[in-house]
Amino acid sequence: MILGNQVEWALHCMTTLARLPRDRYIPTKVLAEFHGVPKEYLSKAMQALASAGLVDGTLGPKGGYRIAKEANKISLLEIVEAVEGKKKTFNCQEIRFNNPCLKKEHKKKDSVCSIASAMFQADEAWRLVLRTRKLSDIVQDVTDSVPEEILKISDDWILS
Amino acid sequence: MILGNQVEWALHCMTTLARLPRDRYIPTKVLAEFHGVPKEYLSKAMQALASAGLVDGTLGPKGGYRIAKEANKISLLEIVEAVEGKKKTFNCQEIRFNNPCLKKEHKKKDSVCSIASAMFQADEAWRLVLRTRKLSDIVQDVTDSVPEEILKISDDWILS
DNA sequence: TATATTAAGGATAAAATATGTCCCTAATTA
DNA sequence: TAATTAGGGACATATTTTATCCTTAATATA
Repeated sequence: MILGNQVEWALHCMTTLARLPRDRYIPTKVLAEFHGVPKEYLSKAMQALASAGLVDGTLGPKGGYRIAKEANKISLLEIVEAVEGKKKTFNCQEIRFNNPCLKKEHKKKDSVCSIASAMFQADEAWRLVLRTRKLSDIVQDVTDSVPEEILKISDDWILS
Repeated sequence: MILGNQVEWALHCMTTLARLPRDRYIPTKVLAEFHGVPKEYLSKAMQALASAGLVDGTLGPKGGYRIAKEANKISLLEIVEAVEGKKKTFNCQEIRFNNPCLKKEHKKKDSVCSIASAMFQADEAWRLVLRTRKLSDIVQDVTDSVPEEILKISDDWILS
């Protein structure tokens, strides 16, 4: 069970956009080159972020994407779910009802079996961490840990 | 990012084996029919559980699998990892180092970027729930929630 | 001893998903 | 008018998941 690469791309692109001036649109082409990932495929992830309302895109020259909300209003979970979908990590197939000893009246689907319940708890614990962590936290971490000079030349590279 | 069905099968089979007398071996064929899953494929999951030391298998008539440890010594995480592997749910590709502004000396791989760090925290939260929950807890839940009569006829079906 | 049963595991194949590319359209800027 | 760009649809390739088949060696029992 491993997240697709698009999740990593989306998280980095969101962080990048969150660092830049809100009034500037950044084209997918630039985001792709900056992060060293295929432009066409990254474009799908950006579209997913746009349709989730996390970025907004605009057409034409000077077009591209910008952050649609403040970074402290965007959780990592929103980003992950925008790209990866909202399905739970455990897909209960209710195989307990395949028990050949059960009659129809016992196959009541109103309760969750304890195995699924435990797996859903684990899923929820994962989501809670991602829901709690905001994009602004990541931006802050980057600002604190990456040398100022590198941030500046990177921003200039993207905006030029 | 969704777990494979084998995880659900393995959890149910482990629960089943944990409920039965320790001195009896249950063949894959019986486990497969009881849970309504394909025998040959379930066999792969059972082999994974065996090689992780969670069950032990024996050959020949009266052969099959039995629990290898006490149920309170087996966590759900062990079962999940036996079948699904131990890789983390987030596979960091370090795309931050693809930044065209970076020179070689800046590409020090000794630190974890804050995005990966957050994703690993979420992964760890997921694992913690599964590590804490023991197979014996599941067995207890089943005993408490499934009517005694159904448990009895199911056990008889499996052991006969 | 002979036979049936079974785990272990290799080989293969089909199905589903992830990854990647190409191209067309409409909107927008210069 | 021309260049640029998001939005998407169609398609292609790679990888993973799911599943089946077969061989081998061990074991119980008749």
